[in-house]
Amino acid sequence: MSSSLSRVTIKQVASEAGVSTQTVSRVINGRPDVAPETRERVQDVIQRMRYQPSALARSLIQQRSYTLGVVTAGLKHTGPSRALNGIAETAEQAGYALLLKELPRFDTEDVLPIFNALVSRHVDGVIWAVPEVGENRRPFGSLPVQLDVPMVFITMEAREGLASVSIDNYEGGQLATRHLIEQGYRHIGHITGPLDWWEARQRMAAWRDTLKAHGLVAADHHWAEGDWSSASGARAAEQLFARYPEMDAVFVANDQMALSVLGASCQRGPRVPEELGVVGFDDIAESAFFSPPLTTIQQDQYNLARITVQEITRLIESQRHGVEGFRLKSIVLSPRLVMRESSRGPEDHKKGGAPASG
Amino acid sequence: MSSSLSRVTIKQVASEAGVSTQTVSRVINGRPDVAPETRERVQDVIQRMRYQPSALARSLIQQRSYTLGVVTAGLKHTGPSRALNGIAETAEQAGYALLLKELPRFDTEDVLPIFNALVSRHVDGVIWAVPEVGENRRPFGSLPVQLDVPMVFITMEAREGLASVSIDNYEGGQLATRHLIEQGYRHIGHITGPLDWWEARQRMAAWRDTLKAHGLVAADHHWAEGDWSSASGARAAEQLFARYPEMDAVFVANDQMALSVLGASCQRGPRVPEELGVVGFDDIAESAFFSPPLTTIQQDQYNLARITVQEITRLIESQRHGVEGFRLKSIVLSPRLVMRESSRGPEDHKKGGAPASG
DNA sequence: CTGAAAGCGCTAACAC
DNA sequence: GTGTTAGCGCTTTCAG
Repeated sequence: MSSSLSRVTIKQVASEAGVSTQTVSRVINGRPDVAPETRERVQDVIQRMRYQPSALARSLIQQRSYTLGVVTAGLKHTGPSRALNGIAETAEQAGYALLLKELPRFDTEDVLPIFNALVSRHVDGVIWAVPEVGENRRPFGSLPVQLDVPMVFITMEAREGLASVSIDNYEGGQLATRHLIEQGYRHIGHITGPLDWWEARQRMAAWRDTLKAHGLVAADHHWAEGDWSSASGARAAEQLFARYPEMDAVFVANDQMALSVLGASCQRGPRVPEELGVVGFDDIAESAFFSPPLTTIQQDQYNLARITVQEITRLIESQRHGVEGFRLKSIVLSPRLVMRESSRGPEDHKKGGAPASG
Repeated sequence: MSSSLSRVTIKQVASEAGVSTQTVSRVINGRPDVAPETRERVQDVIQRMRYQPSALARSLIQQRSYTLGVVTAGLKHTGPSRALNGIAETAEQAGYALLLKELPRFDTEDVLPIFNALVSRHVDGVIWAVPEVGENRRPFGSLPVQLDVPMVFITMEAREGLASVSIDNYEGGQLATRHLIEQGYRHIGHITGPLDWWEARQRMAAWRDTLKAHGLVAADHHWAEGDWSSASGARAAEQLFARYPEMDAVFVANDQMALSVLGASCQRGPRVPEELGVVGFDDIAESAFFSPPLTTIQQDQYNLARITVQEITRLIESQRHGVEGFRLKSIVLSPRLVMRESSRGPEDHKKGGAPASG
């Protein structure tokens, strides 16, 4: 193992090729003002010595790193990892490298160290891909984080002065609830996500509002709180069955929790969808293969990621060009309903309609 | 918005505090040789100006970035995202930032650009967290990638001269197959992963060998190939039911595919586990809530990530201290069986045993 | 205890 | 076309 700990520098290349470092710099940057034969000679040396320019040195002098900071939390969860997936692919295409930081908990409020770690590495922009939980957006209100690095948030309530890209969870909740109503269900319960999550609260509010708008009841014993896990879904379902016996459908705030509701139906409990309509949220890969296949609300995390990267690059360019008046937009994307077997209710049977396949 | 595009430099702090940059440097690095009152004055200025040292400049001069390059592929899949999750957490604790690159495809062989992007940013080490698929390890054999950056691979066949940390997929396949045999099943089929994946081949080889070692048959029409997706699992299951009617159990190479085998049983098809024993692989979060709950092989991706980071830091230190003789180890971890309902076979009933819960 | 000088690897701005 | 000078923000070395 040849431990050539030191990297090949532009200086070495220059002296080997018998030119100045300037000329080498011109060659590696594809500048036109180099004599063809000089260029060729330099390129030969570069190849031979396996010279690789230092992005670090470049970043330092150009005040630009072509690196984006990405902050996530709970990467093992579906949402965050799908979002990161999209960000990684899109950023790559846009010519950016990614500096990744993971928060220890979703509701971490002590974000300054994280932020500084990114800023000290001269990231050109930051994507804050942590869902809004508890008070974890507070640090961005005014005080602590104040550095002038372009920043875009994913998944949060729109706020003046902060750029964000979110999926409309309220609309998703409406879609789900309205769909169950249209399918002929009349006693619709709800299993929520953890209510310190903004997304969970949005979905729940939509459930409540939609029922009321249709003259149906959304009482306090018609919902139960889960924590996104299948286990919590099973517990919540049991609670609901006990306190809301008339329940003939349930809107579950994510697919993993919905799975346990279906699971119950397969062996014991009410049959889905005849006795119990079920709609989930997320459209995870497995949902189409649950028994019965799960109707759910699809979030296009990939598109969300794409738009986020687009926004951050836009902000970066604006800042570079000294544009002062750019607006910090809050972009909101619409989810869509994917109908499968689990919500094929009385109304649908009457009409003899067949479910669409996702 | 105050567009202070330029960052606060050590020079500015120095002049503001009326000392040399040297002294400021000593303060921020916690060196002892600074007069208490000087230190305090400097620290005040640092706070007031919100000075943040540039990690970039430091990396340049110290020839060390405290940054690890991580290469992944298919982040939307369970395995890769769980591994990344573990790497992120462990690296953070070890004081490293992460530079993330995602390959466009699992079997990408053109890895030099990726590698160079990392090296040019002076990463101290690289974790290659891409599963071994097709010939995607070829570039590391000898030629293209030759730079002296410590590197650890995840999930691959042990190779001389490369450091790796893997889970023993062959052992996992043995555990699964042997378990089904012990449960009294005698006609055990197999749904494989895509066979250009090393892991899939390992699991399959173990299935075949274990059956033979027990005097059972592993014929060519006793297995079918999937692509890890639930949809492919459903297709493979149908094929197997058709060509291997006596089949009374099946070892499925991952949980997502196993899900569709269970799904079939819930509504139509053989009942699990009475008529068909099923064992999966991975132990995804949902498995315990399938109907019936799925027996599966658990890979401790988190531990794997932990050990990987440990190895890479070990290599980095060795290289720094000029240790030449360090061995590049191939570390192999054992998976474990998590028994649930789906494999509670004839033998188990005879003994009246209850399944353990995962 | 503190400061001055040199330089990490590169590029911008100017000479020639 | 090409080289020289300066400097990005910091630390190392060596004076004092």
